[in-house]
Amino acid sequence: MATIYQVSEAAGVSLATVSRVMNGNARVSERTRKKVEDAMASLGYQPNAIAQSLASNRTNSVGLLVSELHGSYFGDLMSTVEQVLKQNGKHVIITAGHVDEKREHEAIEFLKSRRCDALILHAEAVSDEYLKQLVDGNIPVVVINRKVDDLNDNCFVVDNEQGGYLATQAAINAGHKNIGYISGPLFKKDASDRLSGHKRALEEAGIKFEETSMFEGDFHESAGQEGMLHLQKHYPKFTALVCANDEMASGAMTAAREAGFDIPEQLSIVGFDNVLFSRYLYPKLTTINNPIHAMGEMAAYWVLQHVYNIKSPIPIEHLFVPEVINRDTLGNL
Amino acid sequence: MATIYQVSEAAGVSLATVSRVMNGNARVSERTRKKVEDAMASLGYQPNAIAQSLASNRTNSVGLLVSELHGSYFGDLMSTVEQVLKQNGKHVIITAGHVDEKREHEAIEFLKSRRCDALILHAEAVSDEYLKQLVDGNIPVVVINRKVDDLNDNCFVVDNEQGGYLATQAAINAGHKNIGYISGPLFKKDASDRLSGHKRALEEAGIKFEETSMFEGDFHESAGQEGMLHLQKHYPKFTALVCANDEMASGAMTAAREAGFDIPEQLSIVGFDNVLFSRYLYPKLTTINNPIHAMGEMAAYWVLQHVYNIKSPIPIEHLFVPEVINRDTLGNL
DNA sequence: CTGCTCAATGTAAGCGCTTACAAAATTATT
DNA sequence: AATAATTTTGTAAGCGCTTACATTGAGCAG
Repeated sequence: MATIYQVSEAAGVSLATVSRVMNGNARVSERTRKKVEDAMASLGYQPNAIAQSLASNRTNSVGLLVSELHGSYFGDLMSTVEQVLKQNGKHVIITAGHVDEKREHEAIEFLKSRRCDALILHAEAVSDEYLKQLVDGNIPVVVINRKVDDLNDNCFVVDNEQGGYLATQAAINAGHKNIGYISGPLFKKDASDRLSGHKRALEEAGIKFEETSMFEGDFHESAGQEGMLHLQKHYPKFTALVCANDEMASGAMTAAREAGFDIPEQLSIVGFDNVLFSRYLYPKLTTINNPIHAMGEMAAYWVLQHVYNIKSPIPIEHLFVPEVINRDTLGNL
Repeated sequence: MATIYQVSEAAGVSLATVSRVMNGNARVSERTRKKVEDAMASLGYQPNAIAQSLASNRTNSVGLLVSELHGSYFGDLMSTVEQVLKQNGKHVIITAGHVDEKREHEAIEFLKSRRCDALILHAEAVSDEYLKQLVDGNIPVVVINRKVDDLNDNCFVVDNEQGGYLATQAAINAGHKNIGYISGPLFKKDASDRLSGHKRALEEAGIKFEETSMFEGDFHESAGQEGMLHLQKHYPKFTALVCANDEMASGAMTAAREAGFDIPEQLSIVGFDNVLFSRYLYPKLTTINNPIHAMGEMAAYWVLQHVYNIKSPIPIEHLFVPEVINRDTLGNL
């Protein structure tokens, strides 16, 4: 594999000159530029990014931590971030934390050890404390979908409380009074925020929240099925079901169908996230849009602006507002 | 950020000794190891992977090229590959080629420039010629889901022809004689192979293949809808529909429902790939299993064995057999 | 006590680049 | 034509590690 040295020899110039034409940041006469480019081409020269990084202390790559590499939600996030950064000549190094403190920690340390120029984190398991330390460290960090006190400028979040509110309000507006709720794991901030919103909507409508109307799931599909079973048993009067994410809504739909409910005639369902497959479900899922796309984009632009001095084409905002996506699973009572 | 030099100073030993305890590949006395480890801990030392790579010519990272970062199929692939490699202390650098020759090429060059120790490619757009060159180059390469002549030892593929055969055979076995087919873009080998299998099954059953029974789509959901419309118009007698992937099957199901067909009573549908969401669809999709998980795993093990001399726990195989996943969209006629 | 062996450690030369600074070549000014 | 100003190119010192080779020192046989 050809090195810069061989190129310089072939072109009859010094290393520095070759480096200059590669980086295009210093003046080089047309004639020598041509010579160097020819030499590069004929040698099939490909700069060694590792060596470049070591020497320049710049890797041109941004670390991205997601919880999982699969699933619509993260697919969307990864795609978006990659697209924006790649357009600007930056690269993304993706790692998964699997919602496990140790593994998230390791993944972040890995990204740091690779000397990423910045980190975009969808971190669910590490502590706020750790994130604060990170931000105070020497590498720019932004956090997606998690609000950390004192770190507002580095966080990009959707208003989950408002989202939960909107979901339940939509059901109430459709005439429902007995509304079941399948929550995410409540130790997660987003899950508990969504639940708070649900309660606020109930309260505002003068409906009392009953403990039996709620089931705490884990955001996975199977929890939707379990939640459905739980509600049938402990809160049989429900006519609408709000789920804290679309996966659980899908599970609940399956279980509901198996239990003989017509959706939405006999049971209305509202999801949360608006992941891609929510529109493939039958009936198409009414849900709350979680602007993960917009957040990923924003995070990427933040990095471009703060780290690479590339001005963001859109103003940087940190709080995103959810909205109801009306489809076919919410019926009027 | 502490360097190895500072650690060596703090521990009162030489650089080389610190390096040795880091890598654990040479003998170091217990006493000095302890001193060094203490120094590392107190300095919060974190080795610079970039410098390590440059010096050792080993990055401990494997490049993975996928077509897209979203979608169940690639999510599954990325997850699997990452899991196997991470278990063995290796890292994955993921890039997307977007099924575009130029972008795939660039993505691969990026991985090479990062000096990945090996490449796992789901490359759809670059030429066979280019792949051959790559394999002949100085970096180990494996190709997933694409068979390149003379590169059998580096390819991991599912028998697409057989899969197409099985899908159509399943429909025939259920009594169908007029079977529509929505194909993938035929310039792609997997799409044309699946179609060949379809034709073989028809022939074997003595059914003549009619041009109007087929629609060439692009593997996206919308093509399923278009295909459905096309068939209703040009091949209205069809009672079963075989789709070259699950996305198109999903689109076809939506369109069929809108057109008033009951599935599977009035129209049977068979998909291909068995992606995660195929079981969330309603009715649950009967499909052909595309063992992408197994292929990703195998590719990762191949790399471990050939590049890192870590013995694969399972024998390396290159051809994977598809199988029918019976669910609810194929009905007997 | 001498000389030898072998384990433990140190020395120093890179890995392939970038970049401050110095030197040379070119152009402008008088 | 001589000098100054400016552009172009070269020199060499790192970036933070690994590793071949050299050195040191301890343990032991004679």
